[in-house]
Amino acid sequence: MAADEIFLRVRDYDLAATLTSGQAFRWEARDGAWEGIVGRRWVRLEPRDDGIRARVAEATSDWRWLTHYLQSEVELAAVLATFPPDEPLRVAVAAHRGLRLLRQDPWECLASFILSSTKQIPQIRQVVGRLCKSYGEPVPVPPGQGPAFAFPLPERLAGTTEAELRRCKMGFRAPHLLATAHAVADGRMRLDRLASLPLELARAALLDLPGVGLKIANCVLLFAYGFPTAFPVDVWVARALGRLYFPRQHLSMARMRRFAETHFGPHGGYAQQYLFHYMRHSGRNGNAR
DNA sequence: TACCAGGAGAGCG
DNA sequence: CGCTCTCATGGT
Repeated sequence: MAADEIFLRVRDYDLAATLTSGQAFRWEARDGAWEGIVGRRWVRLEPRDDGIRARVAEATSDWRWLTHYLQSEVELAAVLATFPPDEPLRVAVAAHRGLRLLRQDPWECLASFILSSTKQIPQIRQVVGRLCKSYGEPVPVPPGQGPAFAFPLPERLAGTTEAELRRCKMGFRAPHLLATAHAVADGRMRLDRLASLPLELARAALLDLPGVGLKIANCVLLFAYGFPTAFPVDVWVARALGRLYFPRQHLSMARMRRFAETHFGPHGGYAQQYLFHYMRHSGRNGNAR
């Protein structure tokens, strides 16, 4: 039976931490809930003690798209149990227990992270917002809501120009996004096929795209394809690894990556997300906002 | 003003 | 491999 709302019973799900931890860039807090777009659906998520209440604009009977996106059926305790028993990670997990990894659409994730390089999260949100408003298809919203837009399809962006994309304030990232949109729209890059490849091959395919280096490739592998050991190292994670694991030493990015690959185990990607979020919100050096 | 941001890519030793 | 520089732009 179709309904416009559902209750997802789930423990240990911190919506605020999950939706603001730099994985996805389109969620906005409103009246104690979170509003965003998943695929072509407007969604409102309301945190409850024993789960999440979700509401959509148009009634549906199939909610797998949402549980898949939220990964709400992942047993978090089993993931945390694989972490190495070191103090820094224990503290980071304790600070935001309930932080989860989402499972996002590969194209939206890839395009968003191409726009992320050397930008702060609030700015990434602004650029992505402008891109969706300019080129995304409008999606149905509940009465009284302002207009909302899906993430633009690669074909749509491939039909624009670098100058047009630059109006979204993406700067030097515009040609990278445009070229990648062409590669996906042409079929030269088949994002759907990466899911069945081994990690290294999927990563190599992503690294062929302009504007995609190791960090962004790992973000897409982790946040969209769910490769559990993909471990993005940005300035915050590098800071966390340096401060927490190698105090008063200097490690190159390459050495940090090598350490991370072997140290954090089969769910290193999850560990990375806890370290990232902890570092951005722990007073001493978490001046992020 | 100077510095920084969920970096990439090119040039160079 | 590993270092340095540039790219664009808004925030502090």
